[in-house]
Formats: sequence, structure tokens, C-alpha cells
Amino acid sequence: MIVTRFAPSPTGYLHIGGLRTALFSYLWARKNGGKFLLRIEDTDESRNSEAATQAIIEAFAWVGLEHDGDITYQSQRKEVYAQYLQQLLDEGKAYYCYLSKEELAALREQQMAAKERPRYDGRYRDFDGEVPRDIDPVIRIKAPLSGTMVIDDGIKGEVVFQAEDILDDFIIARADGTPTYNFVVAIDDALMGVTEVIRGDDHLSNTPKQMVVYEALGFDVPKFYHVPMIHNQSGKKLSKRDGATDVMAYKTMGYLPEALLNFLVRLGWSHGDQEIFSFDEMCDLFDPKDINKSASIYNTEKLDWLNAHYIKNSSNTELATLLEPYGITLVSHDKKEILLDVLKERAKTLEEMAAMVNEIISAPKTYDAKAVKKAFKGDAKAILEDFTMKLQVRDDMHLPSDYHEAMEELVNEKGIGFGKIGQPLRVALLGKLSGPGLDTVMAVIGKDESIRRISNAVTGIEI
RNA sequence: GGCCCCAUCGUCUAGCGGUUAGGAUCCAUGGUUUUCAUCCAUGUUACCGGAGUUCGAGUCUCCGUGGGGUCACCA
Repeated sequence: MIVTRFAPSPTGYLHIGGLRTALFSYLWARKNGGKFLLRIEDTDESRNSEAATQAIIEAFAWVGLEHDGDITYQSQRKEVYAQYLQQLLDEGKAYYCYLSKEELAALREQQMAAKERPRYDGRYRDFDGEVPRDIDPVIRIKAPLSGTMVIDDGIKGEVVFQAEDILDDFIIARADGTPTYNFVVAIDDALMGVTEVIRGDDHLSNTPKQMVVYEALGFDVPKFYHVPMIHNQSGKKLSKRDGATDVMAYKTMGYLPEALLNFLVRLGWSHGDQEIFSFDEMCDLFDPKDINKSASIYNTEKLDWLNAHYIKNSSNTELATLLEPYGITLVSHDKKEILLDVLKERAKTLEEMAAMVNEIISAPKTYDAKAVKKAFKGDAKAILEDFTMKLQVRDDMHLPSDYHEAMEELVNEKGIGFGKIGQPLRVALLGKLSGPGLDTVMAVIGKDESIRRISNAVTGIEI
């Protein structure tokens, strides 16, 4: 069975890049009828926070990625790591190293000065002399110091490292006894039964170290897929400092989770020319072999387009609910269908849509000066007053077509173009020259409110 | 700097030895719309450079160049 995982360290919100690798892992598990596990890498107590863990869970919930089984917390597995540490010590595959931090730093400086690669020199590897007192030792693992390490990566292909280029006896437990990342990752992935590790390719150079651990402990090495980074506009690795990378910020800005996922799945992955993927389609079609080898630049132009697409295809009931966090209450509005039918063709985000609702529902507080100048010339006011009379004599005004007829009648009687009435009317109703069809606007706000706004404009606008 | 990865329109990408190098987005223009947006149509724009292999190279090889990642008692 295929088992994948997402293993964030809870140091802040979940960001876009993390969500994408999580999505890839999720899809690959679903596609294969396998499991997708979630592990919180909270071994560094000084940097972790419970709030960050909650933020990650909240983001997962919002986009609808469900992990299988319970969440694994590394902070709750200290005994497990201690046990394997002891095992390696007992088997002579790891050893205590009494080199102090200061001595290590000095060694590194010396090597750098000599233009050598900074690395631990192995002085305690087979040490049987007198052990220094007053030093809490770290534990180092015996790594192969020659030979080649080969990663059969599902995306990059075969990646070959020379052990002497990249390895030394690296630290697997700190002086305070806590285990380090490369050690616990390997243990947890093995114990959790993870068969496919899909992660950012910034981890590619960590992989040989983890392979050392797998081998020392006799675990099977999983299949690795190192996904190319997402870069920011300046071509560097996308980080939390780049802004607008908090997944939940996209909710606030009015993006739909299906749009965000569709956007992310196409960043670095493709299935021919297809652009639109439903969640089910993604699960069905995703394959890591179709992931690109090169990094992509983060650019949300396409996200806006996708979001507009998914808004258009949402039901009015769904939209009414989604607009509520923006202070829009439409459930009981008798013209909500008409309003939403029109607005969902126009909005790129829910936030934008909410603003559009407000522009229609509430009377304009100000009139755009340019719009007034353009629309209120000649006999505009007279035409508006004529139109008011047309409205007043009509009953049963409900549909946009009812208002359209009234406008049509007026332009026909007066022998004028639609613009003659449309322009000033638009300013009167909305305060500006753009917006949805006037017949729709009037149908939504009703006859009385329409007349009120027109009369306000006629008396309130100075020409 | 060492090691590793990468390289097609501005951006996301298709291509897997023979194509007028395709799609999407963005942008521009036209149509639809009383306006704006939507929608539809059209258009501009790309194989990093150089050798080699081959009848033929965006595709394979090598060398450059450029970009990125990583080198912790962080994860």
C-alpha cells in the first residue's frame, strides 16, 4: 500500500508551498487507495507553538485535505528516539563525541581557512582514551566516508553523491539528549510505514544523511520525490517573508478552496493541456511522474481567473453562505437569485463580490465627479424625472424585464438612445458609470428605492 | 567556494528525433453589452549559447553561461 505524509514544523502559518507538497502527497495517496498521514515536527521547543499547529490544521480543514489516522507529534515520541539512539550506541554504529561547540567552531574555521570543506574530523569515532569531564557529549552516527550514495528520485531521476563530498559523522542527538531532524525523520517515516516521501527539493541534500540512518537501523528506504521549489518574483525560494503566502489569507481575500487547489496543482504539474481540475479529477489524474523538474515562479494572475471560474460555477445558495463572513446577509432577500446570478459573472473574489452587493443594496453616498460631468449634461434631469413618472404609474414591478420595458418605452417615446437615460440613471442609482444592468439593479432594490435614488440625484447633483 | 538540481512565450505549461513549436493566463484589438465586467473572435510574444551525434535536434551527448538549492548541537 502506498503511504505518503506531510510533515511540517509548526513555526508559523501553513504557506502556499507547503500546501502544494501536501496536496501532491494527498493526491498520490488517494489515487492509489493508500494513506496520507500528518506528522507535526515539533522537536525544537524554542521555535514551535501550539497556535501554529492549530493554524496548519485549520488550513487543511478549509481546503478539505483530510489526513488518515491520528496526527503524529514528534514531541510525544521521545522514548522511541531514545531507544533507537541507544540501539545504535550499543551496536557501535553511533558514538559519543565530546567536542565542545567552541572547539567545533574552531575546527570549522581552520578548515575554511585552508579552503577545505568544513566537516567533523572523526576524532571521537573510535576513541578509547580518557573522556573529557564537564562536557555533555553529543551523539554522532558513523557515516560512510567513501563510496557513492544514489537516490532514485521519482522526479529528478538518479542523483549520485560521493560520500566524501557530503557526509561526515553527523550529530543525531544534541548535548541535551534531544534527537536531531535527519535522525527522527528517518525513524518516523519508517515506523509510520511511509512508502513515498514527496517533499520540497530543498531536502534533496538531506536525503543521503537520512539514508545513512535508514541503513544503520535496517529500515527500508522509501521512494523519494523531490518537488521543485516555488520561487518568488525575484527568483528565490518562496518563504514566509514573501507576503500573501499564508493559506488562510486566501480565504480572507475571498478565494474558494477549489480554486486555490486547482491553481496549486497546476504549479509544477500538468496533465496535457487541461487547466480545470475538480477535486475528484485531481485525485484521479495526478501522478508525480508528471511533475516538472524546474522551479516555478509564484504569480497569482491565473488564480484570479480560476477563482472567477469557480465563483461562476457556484450555486447561489453556496455563494450566499460564503458571503456572510463579509457582512452580507442575503438568505432572506427576495431578489437574491437575480442579484447573485448577475454578480457571479462579474466577481473575481468573494471580497469583490461582497463590495458589489453593497454598492447595489445601499444608496450611493457620493457621486463620482467624472461620471456626473459626463452623464448629467443637457436635459438629463428632465429625462430622469420623466422616467420616475413612468415607474410611478406601473404596478407589479418585479423582474428586470419589467424595468427594461419601462426604459424602452421612454426611449421610444422620446426618440432618444438608451445612453441618454442609461448614463444619468446609472449615476443616480450607483453613483458611478460602471456596474450591472440597470434593469437588474432596479429589480433588486425595488421600485420605491429606485425612485428615491433618482429623486435624490435630481435634487442633490449640481450641474 | 564545494556538492547537487534546473533551463520552451512576461507567467503557468504541452512537446518525449521529423510539428507552420500547441494550450492557458496576462496584454492588445474587434464583436456582444445603454456602461463596466462576463462571453466570443483575432493578434503580439518562447526553445540560454556553442560544439558534437544524426539524413534530420527544443528533444540525445559534452562544454560553457545563467538561475536555484544546500552545506547547523533549525526543521
